Amino acid sequence: MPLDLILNNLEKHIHLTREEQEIFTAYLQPKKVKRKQFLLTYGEVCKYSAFVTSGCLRGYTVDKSGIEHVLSFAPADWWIADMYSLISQKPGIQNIEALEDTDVLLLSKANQEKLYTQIPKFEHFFRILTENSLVASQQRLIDSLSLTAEERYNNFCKRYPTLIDHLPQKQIASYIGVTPEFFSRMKSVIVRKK
Amino acid sequence: MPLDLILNNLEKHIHLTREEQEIFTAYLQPKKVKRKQFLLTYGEVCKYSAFVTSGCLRGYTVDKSGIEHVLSFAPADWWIADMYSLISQKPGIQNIEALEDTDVLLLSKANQEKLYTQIPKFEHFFRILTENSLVASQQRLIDSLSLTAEERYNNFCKRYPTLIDHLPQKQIASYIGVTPEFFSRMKSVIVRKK
DNA sequence: GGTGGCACTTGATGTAGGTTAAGAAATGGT
DNA sequence: ACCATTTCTTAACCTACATCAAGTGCCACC
Repeated sequence: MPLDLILNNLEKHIHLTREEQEIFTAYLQPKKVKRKQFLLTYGEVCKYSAFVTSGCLRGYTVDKSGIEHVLSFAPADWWIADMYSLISQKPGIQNIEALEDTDVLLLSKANQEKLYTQIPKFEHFFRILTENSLVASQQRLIDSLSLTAEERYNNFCKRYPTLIDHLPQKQIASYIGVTPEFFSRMKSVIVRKK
Repeated sequence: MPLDLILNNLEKHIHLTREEQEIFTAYLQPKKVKRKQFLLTYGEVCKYSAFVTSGCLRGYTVDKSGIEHVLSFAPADWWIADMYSLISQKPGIQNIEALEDTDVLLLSKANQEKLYTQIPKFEHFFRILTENSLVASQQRLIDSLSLTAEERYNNFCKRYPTLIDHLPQKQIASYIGVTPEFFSRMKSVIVRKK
């Protein structure tokens, strides 16, 4: 049951009564996104936080020379949204695309805000979730400023071991911030070292 | 009165009663940090969120080859902390140093957590503050992945016009992610263009 | 009112990673 | 099971930025 997954996800930080669980789940909206389809596209206003119950999404931006930069992967049990757009309700900068057939549970911004007032524990939950994202984002910035591509790749392997052999390597290249060509070269150098 | 500054800062997102203001301000601890002195150093556990009432701080990390990377500037009316360490209560990765004589108000992690339960509005406030930091951090990551040094410099000028002529330029170089030498050259090229 | 240190500049040279191109391998839709 | 498309590899050349080095201007403080 996909609802178990999201309820367990919440339990990592807050405890809900049976009733509160029911209020919460009533706010959720299941959705399927087929491989290569989009949950959100550039320029659109982001109206939902999405929780992935199966499959995998990627959030990315496209720069002015057309190069894609992967900002996050969201496999099962992860939350994803274009935070800039969700907060400001202005046109967003991210595309969120399914890397494989994916099931999500959508929580609309309006419902999320209702939860904050109805059940303050949710404000607590999302504060913690946001804090953790902030730390991860800062760490990634530090890494991109101070590590080589190879070191960033090693970090990626350590942090997301399940994703590694699961993802087309151009997506990993984009996440660590190099071209697919350079990534390929780098990998063959790493292999030769061993 | 420095308390007015912080109370106004809160008013941007939440409204407090007179009593709540008093509870809050009783939790604060004023501190002076002289130029070149540290509010926090690498390896130390971060126990406070700091709000700057006058002067300016910088938060930075030092990589393994000894290069400093400025993560944030905190002029008056800004909050600063090593979020990684504050959240995890593990030894931190940032140095927070005064660029000039600076006055801060410290809010301990323990007091901050008391506020969350005593006055839930504070959970709301810090959730929003964290969300905004997250968006800023993500944007900076996107910029570092997709813009040239010159474009990042232009963004910096637009976003922090007051800091520009106020800060030693090697600090700006470090923030935008280039060496002081390259920054100097870049600036002279920009001037020549006009 | 020197002088020691720091911030800034300028030049020569080095390098991590990008670009372009072309072929080989893998994959997925029908 | 096949073809079309996408993904991966390899190679030659290019560029943004780093490194090293030497020199200039500027306070600050004894």
